[in-house]
Amino acid sequence: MSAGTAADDTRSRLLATALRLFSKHGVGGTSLQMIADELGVTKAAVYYHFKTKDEITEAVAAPALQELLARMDEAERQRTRGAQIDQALSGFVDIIVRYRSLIALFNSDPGIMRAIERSLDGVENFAARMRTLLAGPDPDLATAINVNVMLAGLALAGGAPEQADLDDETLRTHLFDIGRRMLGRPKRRGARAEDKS
Amino acid sequence: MSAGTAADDTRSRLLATALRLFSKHGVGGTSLQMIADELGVTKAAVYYHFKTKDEITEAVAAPALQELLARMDEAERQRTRGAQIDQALSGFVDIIVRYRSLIALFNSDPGIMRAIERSLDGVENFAARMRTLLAGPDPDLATAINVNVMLAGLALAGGAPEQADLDDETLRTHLFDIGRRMLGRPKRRGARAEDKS
DNA sequence: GTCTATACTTAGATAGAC
DNA sequence: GTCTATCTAAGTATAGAC
Repeated sequence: MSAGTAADDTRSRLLATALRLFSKHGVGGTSLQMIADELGVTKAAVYYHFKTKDEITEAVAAPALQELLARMDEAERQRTRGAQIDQALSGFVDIIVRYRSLIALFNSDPGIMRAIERSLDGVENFAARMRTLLAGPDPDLATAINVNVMLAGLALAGGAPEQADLDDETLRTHLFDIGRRMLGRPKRRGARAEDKS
Repeated sequence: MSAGTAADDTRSRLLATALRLFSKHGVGGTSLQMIADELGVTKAAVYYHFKTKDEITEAVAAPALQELLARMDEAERQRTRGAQIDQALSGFVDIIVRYRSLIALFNSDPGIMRAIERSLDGVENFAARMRTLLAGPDPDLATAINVNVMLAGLALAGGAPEQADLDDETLRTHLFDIGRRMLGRPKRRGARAEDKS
């Protein structure tokens, strides 16, 4: 698969460089020229690997989305609603915490989101699946809005600079507790989650 | 002040046009050329009224921010903590609901935020003041994160397309209730809010 | 004071040579 | 797989017409 061909190397170096520059200057503030200069190649060389700037953006974001997908699959395999909710929430929070620099980047420069939506069948699918996992198939209005606020709040606040210097475990714990509280589920301390609904 | 000079008219038409195009194509997807064409003038004419594209963006966003500022002032004038919190929260929710199309725009295209931050002494000040109003001067970590999640969640979800077809009053009620619940304050039904803390 | 004509710089993107 | 050259469009800027 990933034999160390020159292209593979350039491609991965390119993605690493792009992520670094994106984080420093934002996506909009990073030109292909900058990326090319940093790599010691020309813009055209960059274009050989990615047909458009959006493709680079997507490739940078892909790992987090893939992982979220896997976590949602896992949650859907749970047999009780309570376990589904816990799995979905903890998966969501885990991704937020682990990829928070990426999320911060996206939040600060979300022309990105549109690019991602176009490619990955839409982030909308992610959000819709997540909502169903957490609120069930036919939530009333209050529940639906509540879940939307929760998802948006956890993601945005998780990536926010105010929380940037918290260690992963602390942030994860707090976000998870907030999520459970918002879903009307009791705090759990260490033990396995119980079926509740 | 605002005598009907040609410039004033062009300026306000320009802002209206910009808002419309921004909403349709996003800020990044709207060029000065498009705005100029729509107005039947040249790019340079646009440039006469606003020295940069960011200035247009700021001017479009300004009313909402000004109003939020006023609401925070009002909240700070309240004598009890409980009344401060209620005022701040309801002011915040009101702005979100009334300007939700603007918020949706910003969320979908947040290169904007940086532009606004640069001009209006930073959105950071808004967020910091709001946090202090809602969480008090020296909140513990859990409270601080909780308020951050709430602010981010209400704002983002309020502007989200899922809630787009709710009428203002319904959305306001739900967001306000979610906010109060997250702050650990009892629901109030009709009556004036009581001092609680 | 308001706008047009024009031009400069940089960005994203493409074609074709090596 | 990478480079040179080139194109279009964006944002910015100025000189000058009215």
